[in-house]
Amino acid sequence: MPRQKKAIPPSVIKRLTKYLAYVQRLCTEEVEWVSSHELAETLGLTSSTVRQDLSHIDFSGTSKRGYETVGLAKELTGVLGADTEWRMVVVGAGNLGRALALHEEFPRRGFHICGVFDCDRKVIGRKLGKLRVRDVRELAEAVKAEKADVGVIAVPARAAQDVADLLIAAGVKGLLNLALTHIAAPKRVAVIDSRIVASLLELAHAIKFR
Amino acid sequence: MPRQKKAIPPSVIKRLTKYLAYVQRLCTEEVEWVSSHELAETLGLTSSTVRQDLSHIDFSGTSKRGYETVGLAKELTGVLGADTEWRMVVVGAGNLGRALALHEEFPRRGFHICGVFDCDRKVIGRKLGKLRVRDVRELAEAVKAEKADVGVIAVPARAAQDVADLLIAAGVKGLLNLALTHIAAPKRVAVIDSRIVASLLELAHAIKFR
DNA sequence: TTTTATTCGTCAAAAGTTTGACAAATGACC
DNA sequence: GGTCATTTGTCAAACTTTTGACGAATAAAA
Repeated sequence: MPRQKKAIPPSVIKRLTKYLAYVQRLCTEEVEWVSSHELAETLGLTSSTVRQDLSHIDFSGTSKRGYETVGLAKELTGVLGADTEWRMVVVGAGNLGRALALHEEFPRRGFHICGVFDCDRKVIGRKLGKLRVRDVRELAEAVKAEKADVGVIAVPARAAQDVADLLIAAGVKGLLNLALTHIAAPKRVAVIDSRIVASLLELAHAIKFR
Repeated sequence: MPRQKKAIPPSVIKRLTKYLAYVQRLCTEEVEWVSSHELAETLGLTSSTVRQDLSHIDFSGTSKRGYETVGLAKELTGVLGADTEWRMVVVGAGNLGRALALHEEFPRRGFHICGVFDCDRKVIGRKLGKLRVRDVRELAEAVKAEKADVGVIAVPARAAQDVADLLIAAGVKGLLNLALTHIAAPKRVAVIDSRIVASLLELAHAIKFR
């Protein structure tokens, strides 16, 4: 099992996703080198933060040149687990769940959706690309059969914790929470929030109290 | 124009969205009081953090009782700008853009989508609920006519900055970025990220290096 | 009415994050 | 080959965020 010498702080991990996106872009443009100053300028950071961040990973820059893009992209990919194929189940086949199931960017990056579940009989059975919406009562069985690692919570807030509990009991190792609610989970299960309504509230605050 | 005495730290704003979601739920359940301990327990925080956070807003608790739910919800609603009606345009009518346009939770919370735009002729003209997908070339005009405050970026990463520049030039005050890319914007325009793929990478890291 | 237990609000210490400064490395130029 | 300009890696200071501690307030019980 791979392991960092020392855990990378969460604030750093968030920025690593940005470095990866930008460096991958440079790679497609066949740019060979990138400096901490350029990364900082592009991403709205200080170059000091960039160097400090990259010092957490096992990849060195070169004086007078910067960081070699292909190598850096590869290392970031590894640290962010994007070199692994992940298997996900989505619970909730509303607008958002369906959008996720059909989105091509996920499989392209190694995040494969192997099941979509709902509790609404009007939705169960419906086709979504190659998948078919299944009854949430089949969830536990499916997670085990498909060896799913990740559960995506795309249901209304009031159902979110119940769905989380189901997914945890079924054995997923991580949850992506798209509901406005907080999700409680044991420490062994990682939970990451990507709550669009919460982001809109942050934005509304920022606009209102400028 | 309303204004805080002192800006509330970003870390606090993030948690205020969680308090609001939970307290609104308590309100519907007709619970009258909530303590910092209960909020902390429910949301995985310390009670000290909760009290510190709530000290930033203009609302006091009562010894031996806690915080009065209805009043707290009202105050949080105001601080988070959720008592205001916001007008949003969505750029990108792919799976994600369409899901947002049809999602009922946004208008219910005061976030009204008044336009959906794309550059793909196969998609332009298509109906989405009451809206019709329009040509992105009409964007600037539409933002002004509709007095839109917020632009939502739901296009692929490579197009995201161009879309952002268009929206900023058209006069929006804030951007919700759903693309994996970083968005550059002048300080007068607020940008909040809600990048699902980035969240999946964070999750993948957390699972891999447990 | 007094005591007791609980809860808030605030403070200051602890922990975590970001920044500026500078030595060491190295490529480019003379 | 030596000098110069640039860029990394690291350190410690500055800043931000979280936590634990405790006095003040107050509802409930004695």
